[in-house]
Amino acid sequence: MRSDILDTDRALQPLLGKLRRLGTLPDDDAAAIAQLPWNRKELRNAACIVRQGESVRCCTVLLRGIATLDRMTCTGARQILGLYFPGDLIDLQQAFAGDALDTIQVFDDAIVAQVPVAVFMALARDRPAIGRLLWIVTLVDAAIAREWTLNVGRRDARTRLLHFLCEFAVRQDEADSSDPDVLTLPFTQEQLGDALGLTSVHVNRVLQSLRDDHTVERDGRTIRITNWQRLKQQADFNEAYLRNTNAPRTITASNR
Amino acid sequence: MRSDILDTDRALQPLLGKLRRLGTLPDDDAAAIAQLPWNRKELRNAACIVRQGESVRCCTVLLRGIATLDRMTCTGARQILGLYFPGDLIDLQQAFAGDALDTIQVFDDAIVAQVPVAVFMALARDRPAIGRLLWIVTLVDAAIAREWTLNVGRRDARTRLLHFLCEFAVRQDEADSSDPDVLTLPFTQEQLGDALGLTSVHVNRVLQSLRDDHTVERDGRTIRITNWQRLKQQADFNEAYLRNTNAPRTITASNR
DNA sequence: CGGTCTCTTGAGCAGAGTCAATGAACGTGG
DNA sequence: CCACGTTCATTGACTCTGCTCAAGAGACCG
Repeated sequence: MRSDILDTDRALQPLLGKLRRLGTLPDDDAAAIAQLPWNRKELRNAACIVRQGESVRCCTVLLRGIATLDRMTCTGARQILGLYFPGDLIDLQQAFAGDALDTIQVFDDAIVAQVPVAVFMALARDRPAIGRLLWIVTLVDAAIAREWTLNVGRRDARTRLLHFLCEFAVRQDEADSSDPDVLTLPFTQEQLGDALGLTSVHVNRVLQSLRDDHTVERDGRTIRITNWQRLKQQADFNEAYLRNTNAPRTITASNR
Repeated sequence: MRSDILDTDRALQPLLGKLRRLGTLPDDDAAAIAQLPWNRKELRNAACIVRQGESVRCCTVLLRGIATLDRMTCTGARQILGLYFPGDLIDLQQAFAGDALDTIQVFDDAIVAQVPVAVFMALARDRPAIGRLLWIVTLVDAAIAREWTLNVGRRDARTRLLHFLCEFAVRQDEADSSDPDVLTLPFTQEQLGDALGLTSVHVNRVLQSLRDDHTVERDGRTIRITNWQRLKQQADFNEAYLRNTNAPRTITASNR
């Protein structure tokens, strides 16, 4: 993806791609989405898109970069509750509710498109195919959140981390099909801990044991997956929860 | 609620009530829901509504009883991922996907209404207000799942259990407004553990310490809340995530 | 060159798990 | 009505995964 297309009609392509992976999107509906009025917004240096408690008047599509959704306990512990990639709608819940329950924050730099809530909702209302796909998006979001609960609730630290890497790999690959076996994680070890319900110290130790195991090759925040099948098995990972199984399947790499 | 109304036109009232709590439901749309063709199904003795891997052809509305959604890890550990009360649509995800990712199971005895998926989807498509409300239902489901992730990931066993009790109390009360301060939990301590990512032994110990504390009064599976405000505070519980904040608020009890 | 952030490592601790045994409650068939 | 099996709750003793606290080492940046 080159920078120049981000200002053209094709800027919302990542969203269209995502919707098409989840179901059938008629051409006229796709065109209607592409013609939505939107504001480009560049975010730098881990800026917040939405802060807990703020009111929200726009629906945000992530065009480039990665974002997280998180919430805190009263004791100040932070838990990352979701991960967003280009093409993802990152604040549907907040947009509907009007007030944000959670904070949404990008990593490093990111680019988003913001569409007024009312315009977006009118589109979903007037075009049943779009309404249906957005509903499916939300159903998949919920399925992902449940898988995270399972991950945090019942898997040990090692499996939990591997499972997270698998989800990251699959979603990263869907959003941006470069080399699917090389992951550049934007997370610090503390942030990984916040996503996994672990401390940064323990994340560090688990990462080291993974390197010692040769389960993954790691160099700083870059991780190379050497054996995807074995990784999936060790991670107890089944990507079914990331998909709408009724949607047409797109096969990316034959070894996956 | 008496048994005899379960066979009449008013049987789907719990669903209508739930939708009205989340937004505006025009009368003609409500009538269309009430006129949906549905099959009554009685479930006995912890029967499964949907089993992991099965295909699903009906949308299920829980009319009476309580249901859980759970998934298992490859090591056989079980995690309860969701809780359903009368009025809840309990298998939207499964219905869309066609194949069930999870198992949905009732406690003891329950009664459900089953609507063919195609009929249900047509209703959502043809009536934007209903489509919108169902979307909101799903958004709230996702928000609940995220709160569970936070609960399991970052709260200690005591707070986690209290938080679960709070959610149970509020949702139970919404679905069936009897005495909001008395909860009859249908769960064994093992099932509570499965919902909280704990072992039954530890749940037992935490429950005992709560009784010793006088945080709650407990007699078998019946729990009496003596001080809701204090409980909420200790549980780090804020019910905002259970609601669509744009919807009209219904106040139940003044002390809540 | 000092400051900040992140990663790394060690030592000790504790919350929660495991294993195992006992009791209480309940249903069922004889 | 009793004997038996089953399911749940309870308790103790012991273990261990993952946390806390603390300090040092790189890396980067102004």
